[in-house]
Amino acid sequence: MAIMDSRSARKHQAILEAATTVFLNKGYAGASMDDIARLAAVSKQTVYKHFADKEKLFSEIILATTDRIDGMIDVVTDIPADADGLEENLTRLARRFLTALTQPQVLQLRRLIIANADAFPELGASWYEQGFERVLATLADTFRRLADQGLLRVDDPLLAADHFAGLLLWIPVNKAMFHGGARHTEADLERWATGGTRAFLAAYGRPADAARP
Amino acid sequence: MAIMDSRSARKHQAILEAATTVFLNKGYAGASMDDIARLAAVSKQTVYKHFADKEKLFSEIILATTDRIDGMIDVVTDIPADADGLEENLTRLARRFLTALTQPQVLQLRRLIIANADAFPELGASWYEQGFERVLATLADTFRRLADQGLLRVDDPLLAADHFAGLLLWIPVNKAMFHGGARHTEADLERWATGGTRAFLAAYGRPADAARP
DNA sequence: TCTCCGGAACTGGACGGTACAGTACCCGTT
DNA sequence: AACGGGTACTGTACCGTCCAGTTCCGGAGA
Repeated sequence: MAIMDSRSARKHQAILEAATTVFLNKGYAGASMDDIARLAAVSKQTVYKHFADKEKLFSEIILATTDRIDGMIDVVTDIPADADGLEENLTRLARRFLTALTQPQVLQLRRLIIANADAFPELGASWYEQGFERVLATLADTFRRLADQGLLRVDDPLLAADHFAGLLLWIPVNKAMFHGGARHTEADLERWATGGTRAFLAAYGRPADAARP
Repeated sequence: MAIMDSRSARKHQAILEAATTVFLNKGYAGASMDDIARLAAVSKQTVYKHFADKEKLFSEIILATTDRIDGMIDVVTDIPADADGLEENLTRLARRFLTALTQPQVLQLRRLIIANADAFPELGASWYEQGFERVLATLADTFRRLADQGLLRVDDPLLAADHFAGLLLWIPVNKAMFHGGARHTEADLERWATGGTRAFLAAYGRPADAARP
């Protein structure tokens, strides 16, 4: 991550950023190398100096995005082991999860990878493992910790993490996948967060917590 | 649904089928009208006699697939109101749900629609409503019925249906979306079906059923 | 019921126009 | 002089159209 200020490095960065936005907005097939060069304020030749061909450029960009997942990892790890505030804490986690995964950029990235999973199988697979499964594994660790402290009843922590994510995300993510650029309201997110967390605790919380008011 | 055997109708059908496979396998941009005509054993001119242009052909094909959802609707409706066999019945429903939605063709169709949701917004939206939401609404009705009979504790039937689907499908569908053509084993499906159903009943079942063994 | 015929539908190929990935060559700055 | 960067080009693919010739369908007549 050394910041090189050489002209070459600056152009390299500009190309990466331009390519990212163009690919996200137009898809792999729809993005032209001319578009990318134009947006990067760079000649096409320069693009080809830095990246062998379109496929290489695409791969590089997609794989670069897995770095940004680290923030999500932290969010998932930092759950206070506070018996009284468990529902509150999980709901906060759910809110962060939801807002993070319904960012337009994240959704566009998802669509981009899914759309080209046939053409770039190893790309989709590695993104799934390094992005998706990593977060779920971390969440599973957190749940195991909470279970050890008697706050949850969890046999299979990974399955519990899958269920937590599924309860929260299935509807909003699907809705966003099928609808072009439509965004959800704040109220919708709140409903999903509280509803999903409540259901999760009903299933995996201690019996006392599972009782409904 | 009248079966017209006129030559025109036969060609029409051949074009529809050829276009479906080509679009599913190559995506919208990757599919060429020449490919479609060749596979349909029809001249390109004939294709354009039947369909104004590529977009029209694409829309028609995608929308035609919503008909096939009717079978899924039936599956969701036919849940016996049998107190003792509730978990067994729901697990059977879960299995059918999972096998139906992990069919390669269904997954390819999902990818195709998602990939082109930007270019064809109304197409993705209407498919979501007529395919996705219709099934969930029916499932919600079923859950309401079961709740009225005292078999489930459900405040918001639609949310419960969303949660049922999310518990079951989030992981397998995502895995399939990101991995090109990989298929799941029978054992995986069984695990997801039983695990998801158990969690659902823990959250929404009667207290007696919610207790774990 | 069988034959034949007019016209609609289809064929195959070619083509204009366009878009785009990748390359060859030239220029200006240092 | 050397080299990073830009312009202009090549070759290809594909959408949509056109045309001249052929095939098929359905109905009229024997």
